[in-house]
Parts: sequence; structure tokens; C-alpha cells
Amino acid sequence: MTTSRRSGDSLPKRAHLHKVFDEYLSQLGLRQTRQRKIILDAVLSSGRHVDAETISNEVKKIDSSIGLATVYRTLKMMTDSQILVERHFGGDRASFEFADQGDEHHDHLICNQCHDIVEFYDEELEKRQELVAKNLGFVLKSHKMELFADCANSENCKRKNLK
Amino acid sequence: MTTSRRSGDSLPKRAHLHKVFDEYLSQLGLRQTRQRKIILDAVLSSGRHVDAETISNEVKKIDSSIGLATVYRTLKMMTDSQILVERHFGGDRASFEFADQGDEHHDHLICNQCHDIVEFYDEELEKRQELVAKNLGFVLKSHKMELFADCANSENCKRKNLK
DNA sequence: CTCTTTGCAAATCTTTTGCATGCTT
DNA sequence: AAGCATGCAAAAGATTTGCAAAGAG
Repeated sequence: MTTSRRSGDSLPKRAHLHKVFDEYLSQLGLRQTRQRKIILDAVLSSGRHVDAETISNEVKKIDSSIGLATVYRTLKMMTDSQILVERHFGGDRASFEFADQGDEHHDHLICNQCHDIVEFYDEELEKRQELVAKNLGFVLKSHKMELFADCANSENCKRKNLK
Repeated sequence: MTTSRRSGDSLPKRAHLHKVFDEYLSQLGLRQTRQRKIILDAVLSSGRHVDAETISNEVKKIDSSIGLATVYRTLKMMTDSQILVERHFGGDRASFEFADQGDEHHDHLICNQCHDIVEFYDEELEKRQELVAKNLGFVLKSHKMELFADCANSENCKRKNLK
């Protein structure tokens, strides 16, 4: 039982995330601003893994006065508010993705050739990890797993230039 | 079939790694230098996961004239030569660890309480990962997997302060 | 001798911060 | 109004690179 999908879905979760973020702001006495809404929308409409610069570029298309520093500050807040998670794949730039919403957990397979990222979820792996941890005397709480692989057929490989 | 061990082994692999590195250099027409030997020794005698600055500090104890740039350049060469692997845990600094030597592959389980790292190897997980990749149309080449867990019994938990 | 290395400093790159000004509440 | 936010530019931190001098084969 393995499920997968490539980057780039989008559901009516847009409203949900805006709400979660707004509530987070209210609770801390922070303010809802034009730029924060724009940045969240940009993240929502961008790919699954985005870096600050990409977001900044998107945001500038809508309001060129919004500075890079604000993007960084806002991405950090969204991370604090638990709607985003910060990851470090390659090494240099940080990239952000939406945090798992309830049961939406997934892992990553990264193509060695085009560096495209395929997300997948495999029940067997999840169960086995839990068992392994248990056998070592622990209770599994979370994990991070990335598979690095070569394309078996070119159809899968987009040869995208993500950088 | 799961095997495990705690951090901190060390075999007479020192000589082996020096040899591997030297051969790598020879093959590319590069030179064996005093600083390169010193840097490799520093990595060998440091902990399991080291960053450039840590190595630089160690190296300076032996020869204070060795510059940080040389350390970076050398770590990169050691990564190219396959004796080291570069990892990005926290985010900012890169950290290096020795690459798996032949069959020594392992994954990490990190204790949420004491942050001790237990290394393990599980055949089932390895096989399943291969299968998952294959089903997604890829050929698995390597992976990175970290399990984060709570101690089930205190005996396992060393409450070590590994920084 | 020739070509690689090195150390130093300057350059990059990404991310953070200080500050005066502009906006939400 | 009062206090958070923003934009800009400068600062920081990690890693890289240019260059002339030093070293390995």
C-alpha cells in the first residue's frame, strides 16, 4: 500500500490555512497585514517545496514593494504557527513546505538526475519503523526519511532545473 | 533482523581511510600534503558528526597556520573521494561523517530525551525502501532515515548531554 | 621545474537585524 | 494613540574564490 504524488496539488485548504494563521496572529497580539496575506497566498500557489527567494519573486509580481526581509520574517512566523515546516535538502537554501495536516504525512524520494521530489506514503515502512524503534526500547514519535534514486524510465524524469 | 549499537566505535580504519584518500589523490594527480593528513586525522579523532569549524579548531592545535579555507577545501575533497558524507541537520552549518564502508551501512534513531544516537540496521526496512522506489519508477541508490523516539525504559536513556 | 596547494583577504550567498517610518487595532 | 510591521541597508555567518607565494612530485 504505497501512495504517491508529484509536487503541486491544491485543495480548499487555502481558507483553512489562512484561518489558522490569522488565529495564530490574534492569539499573540500580532497583526494581519496585507503583506502577510500575500505571502501566504504565494506559498499556497507555489510548488510543494519553496525557498524564500522563490516566494519573494512571486510576491513581487503582486506587490513589488514587499521586501525580502518581510518574506523571511513571515516564513518564520508561519513556521512558528505550525502551518509550515522548514527543511534543508541540498544544503544551501532552506525550503519550506506545509506541515502535515492530520493524516497527510509523507516521505520524500529525490531523483538523482533531475532533483524532482516525489512524495510518497507507505504503510509498511511506517509500521516497520515503529517496530524497529520498539525493539530498540523506544517509542517512535516521528521520523525523517529521504530516498535518493535514479529514474528507471525517462517518463518520470523531468530534467527540471530546480535551481 | 535488526542490529544496533550505540555511538562511539573505532577500528584500525584510520590507516585504511588514509590509504583510500591517498589513492584518490594519486589517481587525480593531486598531492598528499601535510595539511591534508592533519585534517584527516582531526576528522578521525573527532566525534561522529563534525563541522568545518570544529575541525579547523582541532587542526589549529596541531598547526595554527592551517587556514579555514584549506579545511573547507579538504573536507570537500574527502567528500568527493567518498570517505566522508556531508549532512545538514540543524540548518546553518554543514556536518560531515564518514561514509559507510562497504557493509557498514546504518540508520539513526535519536532519543528525544537525551539525544543519544542509536545506530541500527534493519533488512526489512532496506528491502521495503527499495521496493517503494521501484514502484514509483526509480532505482534506489541510497537513503537517509532518522527515527525520533522516546525512551520506553530509562535503562536505554543515558541522559547524556551531547550538546 | 611544473603544476598543485596554501593562506589571506576579499567576495558570495543566504538569512538576520537595526532603525526610522508606516499601519493595524 | 500605542505598539507591531515594513522596507531598506547594513550586519552576520558560513562557505567560496582570487591571487601571489610556497610546496610536492
